[in-house]
Amino acid sequence: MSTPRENLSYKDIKRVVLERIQKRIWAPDSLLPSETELAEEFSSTRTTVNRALRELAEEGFLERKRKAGTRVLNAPLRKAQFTIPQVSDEITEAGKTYRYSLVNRALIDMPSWLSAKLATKATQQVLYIECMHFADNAPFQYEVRWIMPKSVPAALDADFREVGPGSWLAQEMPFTDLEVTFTATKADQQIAEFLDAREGDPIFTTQRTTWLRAQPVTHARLYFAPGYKMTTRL
Amino acid sequence: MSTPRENLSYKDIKRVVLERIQKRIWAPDSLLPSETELAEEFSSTRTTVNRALRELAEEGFLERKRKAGTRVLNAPLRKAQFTIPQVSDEITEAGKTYRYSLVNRALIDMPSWLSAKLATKATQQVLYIECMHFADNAPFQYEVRWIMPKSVPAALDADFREVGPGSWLAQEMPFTDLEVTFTATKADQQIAEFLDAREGDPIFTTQRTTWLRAQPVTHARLYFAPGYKMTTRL
DNA sequence: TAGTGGTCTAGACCACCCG
DNA sequence: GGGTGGTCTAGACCACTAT
Repeated sequence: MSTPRENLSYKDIKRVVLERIQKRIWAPDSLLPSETELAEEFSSTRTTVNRALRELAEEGFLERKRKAGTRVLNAPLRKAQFTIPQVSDEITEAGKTYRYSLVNRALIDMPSWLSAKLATKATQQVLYIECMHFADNAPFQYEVRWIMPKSVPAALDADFREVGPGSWLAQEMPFTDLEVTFTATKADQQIAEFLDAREGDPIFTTQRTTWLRAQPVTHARLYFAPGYKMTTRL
Repeated sequence: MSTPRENLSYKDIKRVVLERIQKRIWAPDSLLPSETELAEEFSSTRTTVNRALRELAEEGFLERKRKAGTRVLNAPLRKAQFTIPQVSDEITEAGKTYRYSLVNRALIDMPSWLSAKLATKATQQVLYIECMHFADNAPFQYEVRWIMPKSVPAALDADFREVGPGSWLAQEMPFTDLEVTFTATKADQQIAEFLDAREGDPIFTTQRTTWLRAQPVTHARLYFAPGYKMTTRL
């Protein structure tokens, strides 16, 4: 005999459904009752049940198809969500003092690898920037960035001596698409010097490319000091 | 004069609102009209507008507070979502052939670093597993894993000769909490041999720990062959 | 073609919280 | 206190797709 309470919210329903999945009452690959049936069981409405199931599907527990119904995923495609932070925020939130320093700023011909990567003509110049981010005066991140003046003409007037290109762009330039890549790279002599590391040290590296409606805006390579960890919990 | 179409879906509304944010029609930190007003403008209902704004808030563009209203975030906290894949899926979806191989399986005393990490008593034994994942017969990932028999007694009866512990656990063992960490590490001699790499090569490394309601289930270290990239686009 | 989820409407009550 | 978003209800039509 179940004890059906009244006035279940969509959150309550999510919790109950998740429990049944985890207790294998609804086993992997099995089919859940239809929204209409569940609405009846919970003495709720289909709208409410729909929201609960929709969110559980977004979170990777369920697969939903019209006509086929709602199925428990066998190997839950758990999804980890990272907020893409500003370096300065990341450092400040760790309780450390943030300091920024510009290393290099130049207008250069677009490297061919970059025009290939961005699928643009190489016959233009790009704004090239190198800078450092420190946490409590220790090197935290070495940033190398290319900005497309065609997309961001205002960048040509910014000197980036006080404000990092990351925060500047976040304030000034909206973007619609973002690609992020994480790799492990080897510190070359230059990177090692900037990060107080030894040549050959493994360096956690992030690459970010952003577009504004198919038009490339910027490409950045972020080299983190040895020991950096990116963590997420869910 | 605007051209208000009829029958806008919540997706249409999301698109329009996002455009206005990106075109600075609604500038950072500014307040949007209330749901009721927007519903009127789009000749829609508050329910539909609510869903559009709610999702934009989840995606990090807006901040919503009762009474205070809906505000455009100045530095959009873009969120990247990674699906945590099964190695086998990752390889198969890249169009390559997956092969699994068990390297080592033993019942050992729990290392003290592990009991510290998991906040458990060290006076128990753990199942220790090493294995390899190949893509087209090339080393793809070297996996080292510790499984808590207290949480997963059935693991003691599995030999893991045919099925990897990752897929086995996904099938057999639900979990409620997951912590993922990404780092760059240096290949030691053992790792280098398993991954066909050279000693000292930078290795992209993932650590995963899972719990079932505060009870630790498993801890895994995944070492990827040199050149591995983790990419996400949004 | 029939059944399922996807979505919209119109209305309502409520919790929160700024002024 | 009053306005805002958060959520629920009851009903409807529609899109997709398995069979």
